[in-house]
Amino acid sequence: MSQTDKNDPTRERLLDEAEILFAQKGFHAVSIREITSVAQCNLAAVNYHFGNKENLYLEIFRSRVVPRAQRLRQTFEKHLAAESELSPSTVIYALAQAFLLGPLSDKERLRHYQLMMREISEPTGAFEIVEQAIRPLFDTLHGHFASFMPTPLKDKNISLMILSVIAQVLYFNSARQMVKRITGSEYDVQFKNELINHIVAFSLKGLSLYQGEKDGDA
Amino acid sequence: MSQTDKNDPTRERLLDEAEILFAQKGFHAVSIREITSVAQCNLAAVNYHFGNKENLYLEIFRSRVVPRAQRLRQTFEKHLAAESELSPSTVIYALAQAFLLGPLSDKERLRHYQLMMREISEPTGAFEIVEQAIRPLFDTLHGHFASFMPTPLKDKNISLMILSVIAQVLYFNSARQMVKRITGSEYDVQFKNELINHIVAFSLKGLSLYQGEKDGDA
DNA sequence: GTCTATAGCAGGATAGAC
DNA sequence: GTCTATCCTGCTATAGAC
Repeated sequence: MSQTDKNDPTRERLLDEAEILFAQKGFHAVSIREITSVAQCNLAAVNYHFGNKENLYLEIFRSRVVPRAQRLRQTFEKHLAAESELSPSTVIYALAQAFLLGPLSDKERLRHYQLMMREISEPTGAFEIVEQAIRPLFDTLHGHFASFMPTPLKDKNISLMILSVIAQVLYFNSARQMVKRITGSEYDVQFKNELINHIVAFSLKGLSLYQGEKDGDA
Repeated sequence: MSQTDKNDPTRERLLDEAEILFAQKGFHAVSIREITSVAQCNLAAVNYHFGNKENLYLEIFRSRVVPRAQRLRQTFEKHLAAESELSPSTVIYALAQAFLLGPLSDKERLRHYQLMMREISEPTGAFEIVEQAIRPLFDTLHGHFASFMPTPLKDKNISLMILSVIAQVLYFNSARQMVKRITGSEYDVQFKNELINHIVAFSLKGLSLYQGEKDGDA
């Protein structure tokens, strides 16, 4: 924390480029040679700065993914604080705003969810770090939803609801090629806004969205 | 097709064991040496039977994943045919039944979704095969939902709804460790049934599930 | 802190005996 | 169709000069 920022620019470049490559291809498909080549530094730099390849991978989660998750959470809570009264609708909307439009650039967001998805669907040593990063946001959401729902509702039901929302956010970010094929849309600004509206609406009302309602936004 | 079944038992064993390993660890994290060791055959067997490692990977999708997807689709349509009248509820339920309880064993289902998830979130040469396997089911679903929804609804909205359902099915299957951590439940029979009920209910009504309704099944 | 050089090893693939 | 032996490439990691 004391000298990790702008000092040691090669160290930072290694973290940056390695993150992109790991997010795109996964840990095993990326070699130290490829990383140092893209980062335009020497082959030995990874071992000098991080000891070994795995440690570089873990350091990416510690120094990049976790802080980003914290920023996302802060954005979410700021959006919530701006609401006059809280409802499932406002919470979901604040969540989608923070997750899908939030404080990250498009590329940064893509990397972030790709890395999270990797650890979630195939846990390695970084899984613990990912869980620790997600947990606070999850607890916040749990608290909100619990206050909206009838009290006899089990905690587990609320947890599953939150997971269903998260499933969509992660899927629509990491399954881009499949989503493109199925919908025929490119991931441009307009389509991303359609996605946000969809996730919010579907999470609130599911398939009944356009049934028995006359005020759909379609 | 003529002599691929019980003939050449080592070829079959290679496909079986390689599929398990690829599903668990991904293409690059698995070596030919590991595969042939587990399949208890010679190191050269992979190259003899499949030419190279990548071809073995593709052959797993062609000869295992695609037929399985077809079986899932047939089960889904059989469930649907047993219904007297179709509604979003019956279609979703038939889908969840086929996908989560259907004709596959637990291990086979886990492998199946892990492999699908891999290609969907990080497409390689097998992506085309996966898409070709998914497309018919997708079109069937699209047709059903289109008939339920008001006609001015865009095709894209219907596609997004289907993707939201699929997102949950894939996520709850491939993110098991995270789901365990969050819910505190093991993936036993009871919890799987809870998951099916949840996915059906959430996909139908989203978070409004327990709101403004007195007949929730919680 | 950066580089070169290289050790040491694991991987994919092939040749050729059986 | 199966096996052994081997080639060769590419990898991680380290030693040591600068």
